[in-house]
Order: sequence, then C-alpha cells, then structure tokens
Amino acid sequence: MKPKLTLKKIAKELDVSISTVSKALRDSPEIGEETREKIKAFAKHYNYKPNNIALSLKNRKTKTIGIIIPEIVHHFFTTVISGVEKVANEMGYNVLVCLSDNSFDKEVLNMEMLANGSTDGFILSLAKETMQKEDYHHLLEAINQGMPLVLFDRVIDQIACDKVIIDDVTGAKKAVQYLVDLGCKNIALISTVDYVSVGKLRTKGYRETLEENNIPVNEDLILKIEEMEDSETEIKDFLKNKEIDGIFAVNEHFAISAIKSIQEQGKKVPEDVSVIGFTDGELSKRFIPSLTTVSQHGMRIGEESARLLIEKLERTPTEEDYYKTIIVETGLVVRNSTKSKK
Amino acid sequence: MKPKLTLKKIAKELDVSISTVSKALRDSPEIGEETREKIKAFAKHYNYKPNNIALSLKNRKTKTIGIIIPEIVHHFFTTVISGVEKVANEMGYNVLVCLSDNSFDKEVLNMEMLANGSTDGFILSLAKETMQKEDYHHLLEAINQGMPLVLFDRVIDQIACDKVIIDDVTGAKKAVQYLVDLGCKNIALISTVDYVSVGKLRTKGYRETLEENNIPVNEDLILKIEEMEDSETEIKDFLKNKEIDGIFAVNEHFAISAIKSIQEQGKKVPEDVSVIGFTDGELSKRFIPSLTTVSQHGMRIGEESARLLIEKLERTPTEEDYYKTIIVETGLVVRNSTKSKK
DNA sequence: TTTCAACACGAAAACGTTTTCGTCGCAGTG
DNA sequence: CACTGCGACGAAAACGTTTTCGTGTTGAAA
Repeated sequence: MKPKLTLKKIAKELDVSISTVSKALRDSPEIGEETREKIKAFAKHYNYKPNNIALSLKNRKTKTIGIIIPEIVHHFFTTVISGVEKVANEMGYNVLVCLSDNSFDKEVLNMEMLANGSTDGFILSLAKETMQKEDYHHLLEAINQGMPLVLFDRVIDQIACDKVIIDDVTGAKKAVQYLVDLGCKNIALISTVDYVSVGKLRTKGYRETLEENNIPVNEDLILKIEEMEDSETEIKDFLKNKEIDGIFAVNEHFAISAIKSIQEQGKKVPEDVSVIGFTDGELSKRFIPSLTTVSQHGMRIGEESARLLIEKLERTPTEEDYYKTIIVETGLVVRNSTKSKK
Repeated sequence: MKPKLTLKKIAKELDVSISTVSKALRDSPEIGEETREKIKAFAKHYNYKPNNIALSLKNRKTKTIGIIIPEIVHHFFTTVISGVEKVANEMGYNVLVCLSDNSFDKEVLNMEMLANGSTDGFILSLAKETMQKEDYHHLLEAINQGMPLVLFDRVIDQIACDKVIIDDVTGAKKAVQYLVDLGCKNIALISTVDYVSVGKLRTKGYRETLEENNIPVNEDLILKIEEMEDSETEIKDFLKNKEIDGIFAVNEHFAISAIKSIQEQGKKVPEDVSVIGFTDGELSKRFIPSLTTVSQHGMRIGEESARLLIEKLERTPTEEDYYKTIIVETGLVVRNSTKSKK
C-alpha cells in the first residue's frame, strides 16, 4: 500500500520546487522544456492525480452538485437522477445523492451536511413534510450563502430560484380530456392531499377539463389520499358501489390499486372502466393491462435541472441574477388500460 | 449574500487568535471560561459550521463513502442504496452515488473521480462489462492506495476484499424445490449469460435441485439471455411449443415477460404454469398475478456493506487485515403466480 | 525579592494545491 | 564594464482547519 503521490513528493524526488512541478504539469511556459518533460514523464509514470480536496479548498468550489430527493422508490426520481448525472458528468461535475425520506428533519440535515463544503449547489425536490410545514428556512439559508438551488417537481412559489417542473395542469387535462373523448361520463379522480402541489395542480386540471366539457364535477368522485401505506384499502373502499366509467389517478400506484379493485368487483378494464395514471414508470409498462399514462420525462427534468444549476455555478458573479422556470412538457402514452378510440 | 463564517473571521471579530477560537469551540480546557463562553455564544449566534473540505484536508479523510452501481432501474439497487444511506448517516458519513451504466469505462472513470479525495472507501457492484472483460485493475489500484472496498451482489473471487452477497445457489434451490413440490415436472429456466455470476449461480441451483429430485435436466428448457432489450421477444420464442408447467426466472422482468407470453398462448398462470422470479421488487408485488419470488433483502445488503466498510475505515491501521464475506439469506415470498399447495 | 507553576492564550506548521512575486544568472547592448 | 532584460526557477501566501509548542502573565511559595 503506497500512499498517494503528491506534488511535494515529486518535487523532492526530482529535486525541484513544488511550484515548478505544479507549473510543469499545467504546461506553464515559465518552465523550461527539459524540466517540464521530465516532470510530466515522472508524473505519468507514477500515475499522479491531483488531490481533489486540496483543489476544492483552494478554489473554493468542489465541482460536485448535491441532489436531494424524497424517495427513491418512485421510478420517476431515479430517472431524474440519471438525467442529472448525465449532464453533470459531461460538465466535469460529481453528483451526490441524498434521500430525505419525505422527512423535514432529514431534508434539513442533509442540506446542512452538504452545505459545509461538500457541494457547490443543490438540486432538490421537497419532502412532503416540508411542504406541509411550509418551513423553508434551510432553502433560504443556502441561497443566502450563495449556493445556487434548483427545485424540481415539487416546487413552491415562495422561493426565488430556478425551477424545473412539468405542466401538471395541462398534463392532467390531456388525460381527462382523453377520457371524455372516449365517452366516459363519470370520471373519478384519485389524488393526493392538496399541500402536495402536484396533487393540487392535477386536481385543478381535472376540474377544469370537466367544466370545459360541461360535465358537472361530482365531489363524491374525488378521493384525496394522505398516506401511501393505506392507499390500497382506501381506494378499494372509495370505489365500492360507485358508478364510474373512467378513472384518472395522479400516480402509477393509485392507478394500479384502482384497477385491482375494479377487477375484484368483477368489472373489466378497459371495457367497463378506462384508467389513466400519471408518471410513466416501469410498473405502467409491465402491468397487465399496461397503463395509459401521462408521461413526465424524468430524464429531461434531470438534465434541465443540472444545466440550470451549472449555468449558475459558472457564470461570473457580476452577471445579473435572474431565475428561470423551465416547463418540461408531458405526453400521453396510450396503452391498454383505456378503451381504444372508435 | 454573506460569505461563510470562518474561524479567522470569528477571531478577528472577537479579537483573539484563531487557535483560541478553535479550541474554545472544541471545549478545550486550555481556554478560560469567560472567553470560551463568549466565543461559543458568538459562533452559535452566527451559526458557524466548520468547513468540511478543510477538515477533510487536515484529517486526510472525507467521511464520505462512494457507492457505484451498474443501474438504478433495478429496484433492488435502490433498496441497497437506502440501506447504505441508513447506516452511513447513523455513523456520520455521507454517501456519494454513481452509476456505471454497466459500462466498464464509466466504472473506471467514476472510481478515478472518487478516489482522488472525494471518498474514503467504496461500495460497489460490478458492471456487466467489467465482469465480461475480467479487467479489475481499477479495483486493485484502489485497494493498493489503501481505500477499503466492499463488493456486493455482483462480486468476483479474484479480488481480496470484503463482500456481501446473497446465497444465489440456495435461493434458486428454494425456488426450484418449491416448484418441484408443487408437482411441476417440466421446469424451465430463464437466466442470463454465465459471466454474470448471478446467472451462473442461480443456474447451478436449478440444476442441482433437479438432480436431487431425480429429474433429468433438459437443456432445451434453459434459456440464457444476453441483452435485456431483446429479452421479451427471446422469451416469447423460447416458450413457443414447449410443454412446461413451471418456470424459474432469474429476475422480475424475465418472469413477467414469461407470464405475458404464457397468457398470450392461452394458458393460465398459475393454473397451467407456475412461475417464480428472483428479486422482490415493486413489479412483483403489483403485477397481476402478483409474483412468487425469491426475495433478496437489498436493504440488509446495503446495511451490511456500509457496516463492513466503516469498520475497515475506522479500525486502527495496525490491526490485522482480513476480509469477510457476509451472506444475506434469501426468502421465498409466495404470491399468486404459483399454484397453492394442496 | 526571587523563583516557579499554573493558567490563558498565540504562533506556526501541516494537509495539497495554485499563483503571485521575487531572485538569480546570463546574454545582449551601449 | 555597467545596464537591461529575460528565461527559468523558487519562496511564500492562501484556502480553513487542528494541534503542538511556545510565551507572557499571574499568584504563591521560598
């Protein structure tokens, strides 16, 4: 086990000064050709790699970006990570991934851990608990310390920073309109509680579409779920004895639970009931019947977030500060959980 | 935007020396009570946090561990990450996640990125391409530089380091034996190519179990899949015109593709064919019929890996080096893709 | 009054870089 | 010969810590 090679060791070995070694390796014209070649040959031969920690300290930047997500089980978030990774690595950045487990405290803790030098900036999707508490002091603090912040997916208006979102309202509208066009008259909505912005916005799209089509909104057909754990039984109860021919669910899991319940009732999907989910994950593809979903392009979201963040990181400090919000459009992926259009 | 508070600034502000501030904050008895309290009050009020980079440089350790995984779409890997995160955070470590995308080059690149100071040690599951090339110089190099390494899931014997694996052979045996006990006579195996150790070992379990039950192994009933992309059609072709009543697949996806194909043939699962998969992911639970699977406890694997790594990191250098291999047992989760036992 | 601990604090080195600013020797010029 | 200029290199500061080793000031003991 040989300890890592440093400039100092090279310098001693070749009997020159540290500065000379540093300059030679960076191709400074100050150094004579002979010495330069000698040093470079030596460094290459012994596989010298500069120590990133020292560089970070010197440059006051780490070339890594932190991404904090509420949960990794959602396939959506994993595709976002891939997108961030892709762009970040292209630009020479590392990516540090942390999980908040939807807990406010863990989110704060994670940010504090990363803010003390580990990271140049953040990409994050807020924990459910955070949105509930509406306590954003940790975000403000980061911004205040000059750490750029990009919010994605679960964002809030109150914070001034770059944001990458999908158009939830329009996405929901596409889905519900599709159901209406299919001839559905009684369309149920299975959503999350309103403090998750996603739930609120998709609900909005649902309502607006119905109104636009002169279909009265029946509050009995709207279910708001608080706890993921109980969702399956809640949905089952909700669908009991209801006359519906269409369901719009705000995520895969709800959609699938709904289909199961429908089938247990002896009805068929899509013949009797058409179901559309949100978020195009592995489940949607593989489930039988495969799910018609609103697809949000996680990869794109990750890429855009990373680009936004790195842009902020690399701009000269004099440049004007202004914040962008990028909207990544959604698509409707039609599969087998909806009737085919005639 | 206020720049971060440092010891130096506190020192200047309070008109003491840097050393005094440092000592006061670390409760050194060298410092008089009055000064100590004054400094601590000031630091707390202005929310001083030591700079991790500087600490890393000084201590020559970063308190972060890097985890490199081949792909994140496998739900299994995400649970491993959670396990690592959990233990790591408990012990005051950060976790840096990188994806190799199953590419040898990306794996090497990632390791090089992390090895230069970003990380104290590695937890990794080898890329498919790496196992194919059998080129492990990057692993050896890391070990050589004194960076502990823990391999999990996809491991190789040639490298001397800590390992966390599941007992693939036994896991496969459990599954196949279960099928045999169900009365299946013609059990097919859908596996990956042999250089993925997982594929090889599970195949071994399959063969052994059949032999133990005096069932001849029929090579025509064994499918080895190279490319995930083509798996669906390959499986469909494979299952055509075959008299089988049981299938053991080495992962969820293969199992589900198999079920789909079976159903398209007009046969029923589990009435006509019982199917067992490997890896208990979201898909297995949600699919209809829900999948009977061999469950490998990713969370446990992650936890054990992290524990192993941190143990190595924190042992005093004089202690004897020796390597452990931890085997995390598998379970059989019985669901609806297999006939019920009579 | 001198001497010596004990106390409270500061100076400086070290971690591994980069970069600014010397400095030294030598060649060329007048 | 005296100056200038330049090529080639080194010293040192800086990034933010921790820690070792002073050092100056007390108060008390001799």
